[in-house]
Amino acid sequence: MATIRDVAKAAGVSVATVSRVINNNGYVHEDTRKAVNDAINLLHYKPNEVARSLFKKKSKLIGLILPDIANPFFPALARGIEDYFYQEGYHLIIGNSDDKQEKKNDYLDTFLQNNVVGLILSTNEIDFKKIQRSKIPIVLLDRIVEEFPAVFADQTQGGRLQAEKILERGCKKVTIIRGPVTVKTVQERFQAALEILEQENIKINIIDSKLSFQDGERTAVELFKRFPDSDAVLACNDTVAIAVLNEALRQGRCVPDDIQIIGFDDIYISGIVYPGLSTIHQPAYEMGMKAAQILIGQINQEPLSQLHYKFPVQFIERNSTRKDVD
Amino acid sequence: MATIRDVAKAAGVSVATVSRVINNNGYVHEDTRKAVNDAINLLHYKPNEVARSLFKKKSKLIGLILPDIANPFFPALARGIEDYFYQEGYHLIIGNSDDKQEKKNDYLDTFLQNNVVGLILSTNEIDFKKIQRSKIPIVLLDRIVEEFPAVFADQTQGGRLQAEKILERGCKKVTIIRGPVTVKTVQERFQAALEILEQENIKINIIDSKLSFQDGERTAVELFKRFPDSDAVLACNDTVAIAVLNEALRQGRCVPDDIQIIGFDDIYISGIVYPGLSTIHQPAYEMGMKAAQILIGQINQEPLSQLHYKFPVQFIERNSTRKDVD
DNA sequence: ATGAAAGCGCTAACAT
DNA sequence: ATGTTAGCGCTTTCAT
Repeated sequence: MATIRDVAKAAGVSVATVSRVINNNGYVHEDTRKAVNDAINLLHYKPNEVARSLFKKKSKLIGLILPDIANPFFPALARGIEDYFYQEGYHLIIGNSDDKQEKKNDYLDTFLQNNVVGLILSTNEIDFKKIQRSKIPIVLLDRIVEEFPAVFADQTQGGRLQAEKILERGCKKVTIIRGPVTVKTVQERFQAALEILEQENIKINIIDSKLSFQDGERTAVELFKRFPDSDAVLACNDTVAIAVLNEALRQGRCVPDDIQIIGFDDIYISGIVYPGLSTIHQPAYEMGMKAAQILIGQINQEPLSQLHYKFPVQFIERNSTRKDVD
Repeated sequence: MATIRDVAKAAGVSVATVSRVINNNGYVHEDTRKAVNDAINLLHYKPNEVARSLFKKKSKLIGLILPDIANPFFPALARGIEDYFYQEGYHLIIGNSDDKQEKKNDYLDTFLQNNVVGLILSTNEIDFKKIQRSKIPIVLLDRIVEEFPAVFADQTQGGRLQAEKILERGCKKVTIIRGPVTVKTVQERFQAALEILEQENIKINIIDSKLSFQDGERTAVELFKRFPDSDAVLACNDTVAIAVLNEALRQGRCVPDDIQIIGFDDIYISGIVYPGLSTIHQPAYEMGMKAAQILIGQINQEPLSQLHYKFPVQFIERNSTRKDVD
């Protein structure tokens, strides 16, 4: 790889001049600029980002921690982030935390050791003190911690929509699947749905589940055993909703005629399963983009017009609810 | 952030000694080692990886280029790669190419500029000359180019399995969906399936599709219009297979009684849709792990026992084919 | 408008 | 067994 010295030599100037040209600052005569650019092209010179980073103590790298990229909600987020950064010349180092404290800390250390210039975290209970000490800008994504910039979808609105739409469709025996209490967003949507349902004179059952499809299957079986007369299910997310959908079909129940189901997230799969899953759409790709955008703003020391960006959610009606209501 | 000099000062030794301790090479007295380690702990010292990288011209970073992380086949690969690297102390910079030449080249440049120590590529037609010039180890994943190490699944076996299983189940009018000619793996599975089918006295139709769900939907509609009497469909991948599955159901066809469908990939979704999709399992997670493992071997200059690692595939029977055959 | 030189934090000779 | 020092490739004062 050619270095700045090679270019300087080839162009017959000093390294300082080359640096001025590639960074486009300081005075440099048009003729020398041309000579330098010619040398750069001739040698296929690309500045060594590591040397830059060492000197400036800032790289073009961003650290991203997700719970699990293989979990279908996250790829869309990651893609949004990556697309924005690509266009801004930043790049992503990615880590899967599996919600393990040790992995989160490991990644945090690695990121800091590599001079990342910003952090996007889609994971809970990280060592915020270390982050604050490091002064590195951070944006939380799909998570909320009061004092940090965050991008998330309107969980309360989402939970309400689940409840309202299911009430509009005449359900009287609604089972809500409550996700893990440790995930704040998931609890918010649950609380909001519950609150709406409790205002009506209907039967409400509650059952717990983790967010995975596997646990969703277990939950689904238990659900139909404990609450066989449910005429509606509000699920904590789409993977669990789809597990319930399948179990219902397996038991010979008709969806949506016997039982209606509403999920949450609107992951890619939800539009693909048959019957299509009615759900609450979270604009994951856009949220990822926004998080990246805010982070860049922070990096560039631009003032933050608001700390928390709440994205609207939307009810997407497919075929697990009864369209023919009104 | 504390530097090696801070540690040296705190421990009352030179930076060289600290370097010896943290890199665990050269002679260092037990007592001084202890003093250094105490200082390290006291100051929460972590070596600056950028400075290391600049000196050694090797980082702990690996570049990964995928077509699109949001495409359901790739997260499992990425997860396998990441898990292996995490355990080895390497980290991933990730890029989505969208099969665009410009993006691939951009990422390649970025990776080289950041001293990545290895490359995993799951994308075609990259600038191999530049890679060879850079001397950076590379492993291709789910792609094959003769002269490079590669990890992939046995496409021929997969295509044959599709064909054999569909024949065993008594199908006489088989439509094969052929994926993009540009993707070699996809062509191989197609050719292999076709070859088997042609040995039998059955009706074979061929239709083209891209690999996305959206194009799968288009293809599905066309398929039932052009070849309404198909009693089986062999799809180029699972997303397309699921699109066909849905369209069949939508048209009131019974799966698997009227029409049987076999996909390819065994993505997460395929076990979740209803009816479950019978498909050819590619061990994506394991392939990702293997690619990472081979790359580390290359980085460590270990001899490569074979250039190409072909993973066996497996027929996963769910409910889009007729189990009750034998 | 351009160059010389220091230094970012680290490692690896080389010296002792 | 430990210290001194040059230098990785770059940017940025400070001179001129």
